[in-house]
Amino acid sequence: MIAITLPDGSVRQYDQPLTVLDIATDISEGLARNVLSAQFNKETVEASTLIDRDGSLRLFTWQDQEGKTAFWHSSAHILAQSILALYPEAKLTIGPAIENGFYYDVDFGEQSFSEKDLPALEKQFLAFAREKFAFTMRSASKADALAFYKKENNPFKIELIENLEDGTITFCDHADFTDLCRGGHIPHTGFVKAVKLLNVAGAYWRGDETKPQLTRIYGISFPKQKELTEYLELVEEAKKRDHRKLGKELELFTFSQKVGQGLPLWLPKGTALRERLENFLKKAQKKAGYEQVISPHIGSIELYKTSGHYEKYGEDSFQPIETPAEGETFLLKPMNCPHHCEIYKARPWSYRELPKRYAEFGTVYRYEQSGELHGLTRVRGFTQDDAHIFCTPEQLDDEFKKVIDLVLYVFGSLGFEDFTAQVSLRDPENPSKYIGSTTNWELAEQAIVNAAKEKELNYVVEYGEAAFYGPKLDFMVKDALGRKWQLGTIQVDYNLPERFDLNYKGSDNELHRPIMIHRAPFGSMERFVAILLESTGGNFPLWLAPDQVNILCVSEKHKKYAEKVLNILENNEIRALLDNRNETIGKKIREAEMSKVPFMVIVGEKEAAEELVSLRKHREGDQGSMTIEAFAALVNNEISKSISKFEV
RNA sequence: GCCGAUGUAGCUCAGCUGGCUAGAGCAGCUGAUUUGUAAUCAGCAGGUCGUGGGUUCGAGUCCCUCCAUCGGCUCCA
Repeated sequence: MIAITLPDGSVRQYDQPLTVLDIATDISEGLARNVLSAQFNKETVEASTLIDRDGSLRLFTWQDQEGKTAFWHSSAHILAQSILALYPEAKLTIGPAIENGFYYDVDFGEQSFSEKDLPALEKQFLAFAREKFAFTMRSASKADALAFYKKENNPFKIELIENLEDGTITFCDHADFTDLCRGGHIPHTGFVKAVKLLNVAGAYWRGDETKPQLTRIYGISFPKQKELTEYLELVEEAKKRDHRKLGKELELFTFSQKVGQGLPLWLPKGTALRERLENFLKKAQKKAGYEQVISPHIGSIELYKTSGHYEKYGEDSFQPIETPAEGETFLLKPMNCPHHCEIYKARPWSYRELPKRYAEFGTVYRYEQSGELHGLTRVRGFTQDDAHIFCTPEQLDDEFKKVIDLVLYVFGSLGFEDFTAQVSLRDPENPSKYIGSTTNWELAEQAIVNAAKEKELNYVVEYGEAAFYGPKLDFMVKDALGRKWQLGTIQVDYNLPERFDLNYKGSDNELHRPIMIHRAPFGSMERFVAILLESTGGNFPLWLAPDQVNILCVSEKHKKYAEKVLNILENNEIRALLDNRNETIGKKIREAEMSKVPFMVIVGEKEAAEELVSLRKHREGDQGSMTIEAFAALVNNEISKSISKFEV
């Protein structure tokens, strides 16, 4: 007797071993038709896997992430099969399922593969899929596996197998195609009804820049053509929220080849927006006990030698600036921390005076490889909403938690709900990448994890994501196309206080080393504005909107009254525009709608006679008429509703 | 930096396999119109086709260099 427990707790008894698919059929025919993969006792199994003992079983369909993973993983097999059919000389490497779709990394040798070649590959893919080839797993000895790929002359697979243990090696076959594979497939290729091979990209073997570069083919597949069409439409929609496109349309920022790549130019509207964000944060920081400081854009090379940044980045960065006569050497400021250390050092401190919290909207310059630049999210010159807190060990936990509160306040005020907190720790395999003592690293990591737990953050731990001088708590947000970006960051640092020989006098009359917290709730103004643009689609919260009201005159006859309205709104500190051009009201409305201004106020004959305004809301249409004062009150009321006060 | 793609007017895009003075819409300017909830009409002006070189009788179109941008990889203090 075999007892199978299902997720709802029910138990089914069978008197002989049977496959996952048999069990699904026993539950319902419909489920059996849709089951893609399964988990038996927490292990991934296939629909064809024979179950011969008691255990708990979960069945996955397209509705489950696990089902999608099996679907896309299997699609990668079909892609590999298609590649070999069309390019017999190609060497396959790895091809996993990803968050949206799958890819396969291939070595095409001397041959170059480009996007033009995708349609033919897609056609072959669908032809194979339609054949309903069953996926079957089989074990192989290490020797047999190696022999197979030696015959295929595939060094990549050989390298993979050499790192596997004999007895754990499995292959997956479908049709006459075979691939080294851990498992997790759909029953047969026929489930894949639609596929789109999206793009080709270069990718290094094993993610290592020093190893050969392979061709990566990305694709996505679906059980129904309609789902593919919908997915592609969704992607098209998302592209409309691209901050580079919106930034141009809304006249927020621009780039110039002459100024240089990765060096954004902020236009007046963008500058005003950014200043609004800065003032918002300054206000909250003042309340939280921060003091503003200012430091120069260059610093002596000695400053960065002391901090360790020169040793780490000097060679691969913007090169030093030399003075002509005296032979002095300066570096463009790549971060503000060393300057703030020197500010702290300007006088001695008592423990009674700590923590000191120095804040600066500090513009920094970093050499980023040309291929990494990306709109406002990855640039070579940017402004951090930086601050450094110098505190005693006893104050660390509390200060760290206060910073988390500030970051959450900032995110909350701007409507970012969809973020992940990420605890970024050292890469255990690569200790030489980091500086500072193990003890201090452990203390710092502990402080971060404690604070994250205590603040009940829903966090993930990522190894190898720490800064070279300390661990971080990063706040990650996705852009319109689902790419992850780090916005806010909080870092605990025992290292710089050591290097700069910072101290304070303790209650015991001895000198002690303070601990430093680096933090930036926005991260950088550039990246934050970019992500804000993508998440709002350019429809900013009212308090941030470049223009809050656009006054539209029905005709030039009503100009005088419109000016009066403008004046009253301005007296109420509302950012208003007046459109008194010689154009039809329809055109003015259309343009105002496209410019995403939250409120439109229409003034004509009727309004002028009765001292009223007609309100139209962006994307919502006509809202009827009211007095100017009532409208001003309405706007100010909405503003105060949309921005909460920071409570310390 | 690496792999692949793209670059035509301020913006969005036509321009087939190389063939007369490179087109359109929007924006701009001029004029008419004075308008009621998503585009009033007419006219004008605007481009050394990213850059430099080459092939050719002839290059926006083909080849090479460089620059910039886009999708990835690597990197991200």
